Amino acid sequence: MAKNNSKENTRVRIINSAKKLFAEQGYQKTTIVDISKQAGLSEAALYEYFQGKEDLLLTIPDLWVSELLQDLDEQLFGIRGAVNKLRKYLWWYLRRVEQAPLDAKIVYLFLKTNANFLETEVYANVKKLYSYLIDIFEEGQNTGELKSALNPRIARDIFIGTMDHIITRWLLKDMSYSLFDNLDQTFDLIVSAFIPSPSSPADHLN
Amino acid sequence: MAKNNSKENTRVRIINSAKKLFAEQGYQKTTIVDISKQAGLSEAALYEYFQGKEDLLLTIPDLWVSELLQDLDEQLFGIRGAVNKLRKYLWWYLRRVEQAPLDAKIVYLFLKTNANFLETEVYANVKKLYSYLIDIFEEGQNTGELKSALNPRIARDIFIGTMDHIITRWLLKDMSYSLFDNLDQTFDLIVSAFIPSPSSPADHLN
DNA sequence: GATTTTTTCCTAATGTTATTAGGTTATTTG
DNA sequence: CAAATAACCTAATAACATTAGGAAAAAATC
Repeated sequence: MAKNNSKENTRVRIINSAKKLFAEQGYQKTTIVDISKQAGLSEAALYEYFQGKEDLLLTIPDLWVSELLQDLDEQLFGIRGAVNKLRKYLWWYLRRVEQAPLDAKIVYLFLKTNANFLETEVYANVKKLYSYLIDIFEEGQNTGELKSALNPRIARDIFIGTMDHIITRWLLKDMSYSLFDNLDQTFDLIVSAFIPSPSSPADHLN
Repeated sequence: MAKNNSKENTRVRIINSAKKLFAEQGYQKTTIVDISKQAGLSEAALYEYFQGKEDLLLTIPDLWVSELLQDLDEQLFGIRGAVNKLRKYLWWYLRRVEQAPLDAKIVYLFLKTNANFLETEVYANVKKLYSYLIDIFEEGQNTGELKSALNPRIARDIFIGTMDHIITRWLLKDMSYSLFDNLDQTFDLIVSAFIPSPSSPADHLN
């Protein structure tokens, strides 16, 4: 246990050092020497823990994203109605991004450009995170809360697209303002596309 | 003129070689040797034309994006109505992406991760491209075609966010399907958030 | 048309950085 | 305590980007 712990500690120390440096200076400009110095060991020692720089990059957000996935169930538990769930989803996700901007920066700015991203565990988990929305949309259709003609995949594209856009801009602008500015307005506008129009309240009976 | 031409030719040859290789293998995995070999000259000669690898990356989409900006005016000329303009904007942009996937890949996947992106000419032009939408939304509000309470910036975020999401996925999936699948449905759904709801047709009189 | 100047390009360094070899110190296990 | 293993280190090696210094080709000047 003690052995395992110290090995795990070093691993975590390396990950945190790399995370900080990648997010601060970018992937390319960060060297292995930088990372190992920050973590307090030699370059060679680092290679005992990771196969190389790229492996390090791909490993960093692993933990974060799988935590997110686990948390999502909890967060939506007990919330009634598709619109309320969508709202919770958006606020919850943005708060998680706000709380872990380094992880978010790596996922959004560096990972997507990597040729191996699609084969990553992270990618698989992000997809699961997104597919949750499909379930919410289908639920909303069944209860009549959302348009019966809504295509869930398209609705998801709009929801995720807008969300990712907001996050990416925030990260590029160095998190210099609040992610939650105007979020109410944005959410209401998106949702207005999903709910049945007032003139046809019997939409779900069609 | 002949002198200028041959120099310009070499420059273009280098750009095209780099574009192809960056898009194929990624920025990091492409070496200067690769590029210069493909372009048919020595590494050192390449440095007569570009300051280095990063300069090359930042220069590549310059021409493409400024062409886009010029073309946009032409394309929207004579189209009546905000919704029709939005529609034309979306179809036009996606076609341009489809026609120049290498440029698009570099802008969407590699440029954003670059620390100097925000200081780029490309970034300035992309912003102009996006700000066009603001004008369209305001026009639509003035004519009553769009909701009077619409926040143009938020509408833009939704429009661009969805569009970029569609494009990014297409690029990551190696352009293996048509960008225009389901586009009608997607467009109609987005627009349904922007137009006044049928029950309050006098929206613009408020 | 020969000479000078400029342009374009090349071979051969140089310097930075990722990665590996081979061995030392510390820790655990019997 | 001795043997085995883990954790780490210094010192190569190798891949690349970039630069030095100059040759060949083209253009300009006389």
